[in-house]
Amino acid sequence: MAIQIHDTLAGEKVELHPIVPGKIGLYACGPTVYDHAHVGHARCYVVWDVVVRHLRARGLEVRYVRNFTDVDDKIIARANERGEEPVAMAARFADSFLEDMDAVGCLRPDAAPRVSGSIPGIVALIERLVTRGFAYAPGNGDVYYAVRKFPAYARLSRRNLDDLIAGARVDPGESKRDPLDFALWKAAKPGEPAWDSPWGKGRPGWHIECSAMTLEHLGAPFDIHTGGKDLVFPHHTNEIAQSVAALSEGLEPESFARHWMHNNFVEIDHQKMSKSLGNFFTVKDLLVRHDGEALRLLLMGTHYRNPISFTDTLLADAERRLAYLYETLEKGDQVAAGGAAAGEPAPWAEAARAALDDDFNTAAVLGILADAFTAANATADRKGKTPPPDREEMARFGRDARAVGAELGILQREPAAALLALREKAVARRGIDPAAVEARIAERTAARRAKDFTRSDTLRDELLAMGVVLQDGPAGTTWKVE
RNA sequence: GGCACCGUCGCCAAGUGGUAAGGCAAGGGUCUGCAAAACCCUUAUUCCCCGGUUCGAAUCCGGGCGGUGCCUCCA
Repeated sequence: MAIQIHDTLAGEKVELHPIVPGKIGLYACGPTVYDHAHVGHARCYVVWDVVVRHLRARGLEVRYVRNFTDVDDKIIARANERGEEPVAMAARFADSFLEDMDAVGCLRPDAAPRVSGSIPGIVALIERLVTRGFAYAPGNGDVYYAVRKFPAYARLSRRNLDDLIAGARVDPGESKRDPLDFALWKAAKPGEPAWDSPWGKGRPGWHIECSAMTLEHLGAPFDIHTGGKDLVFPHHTNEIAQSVAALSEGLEPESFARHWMHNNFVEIDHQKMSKSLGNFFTVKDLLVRHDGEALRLLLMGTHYRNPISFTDTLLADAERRLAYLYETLEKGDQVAAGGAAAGEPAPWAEAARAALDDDFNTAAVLGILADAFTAANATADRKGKTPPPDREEMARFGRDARAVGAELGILQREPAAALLALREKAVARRGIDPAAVEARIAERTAARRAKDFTRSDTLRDELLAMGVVLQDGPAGTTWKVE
């Protein structure tokens, strides 16, 4: 096994060596749930899902933890606007998030801790940081982390402290000793969720929750910590500072998370898609008109460390491409006719796995898949000819395609069901009445039997004008929406 | 301003030293009553520009130009 991952901490691709042989602990920074998930969230969790799936396929026992940040300034602000209780509102958006991630084919994590359920661990961690001299409580109910006590502070983000000072912010009411310091615990303000602590009622600052939840659910050190690249600074930088200061005498960042992986953004008009810019599509809105698996396919078309420009064209392409993949699978199944798939995986399937070994190069895998599917179609086209297609070869293709698909989280549905689902979305999108389509097809079939090709072509043109494309085959006429 | 990243065919995109995958689009063909789908063939002597290193560079180095991200809201 030689799996390579791009490690932000090392600044280069490194070989993945599990800390405990055969096992991987992976923590994905989860969403702050104050709104529905958008396409950018879908991208990053699809990426981590492929990581988990592939590592498991390689025989590693992966423990996958993904948190929900459900206590946070933005959540409180949004809940107050809506007159809702913050933690309850966050719980609703967390449910919504899970629905959306299911729809784009993501496996549920093994543990999904929430800040609101992790307060004792957070308080204990802060106490330890205070005891060890890395944190201080100025007496106003806040607790801050003293950044300058941690020499390796900016290693992950490759900056120097003096550059950071320019951007450092001190909010009114804060009592930081140094502008770089950040809050571990915030004194309660009226109307905010609050918990008891040695420093009075309050709530965790942003960053400390992830340290507490990783330590509780994975322990330290663990193998891989992931997140969007916008989290490198300050979130992950601070997480390392907190966790390492609490844990390690040597103060080495590796004593917390061994490796850090960061995904690039989904962009709209060459700008990062984000809630704050307001240029986002929610996954929910998209799924009304489009297939979740198609969205997943789109997201895997670019390597995770490169940006993706999200466009309607790209989504339409992905939808057509997904239909092609399932049509091929369906044809392959028909040709294989229940034949058994024996023997080793085909070379292309091994090549696909090797591409995933190389920092999860999903775009390369899709290229490999394209060749295999073209070849499968060519073989299937020999149906009824001499020599006929090799049934066993087609059975192997079906098996390998589904196995590689399983690592990507695609192609796991019954082809006929998937194609019908895709058509239903398209029908809804274009306001087509399937019954009317079927009626015209019946009329056209009658015309064709009567050799009235003028009539049959007129009917076909009318359907085409509605976006319905007909395919005449030996078993009758089928249709799809272009 | 500081620190990163990116610039490959009309569009999307893989490729980090060994002589440019793949998809879409386009053109030609096979099949078909005609189509559609599928398949076959064609389409970048060249990788933003200029230098350098090397037997050899899209890949490494230096300098431009263009774009993006982060610099305490962010996946």
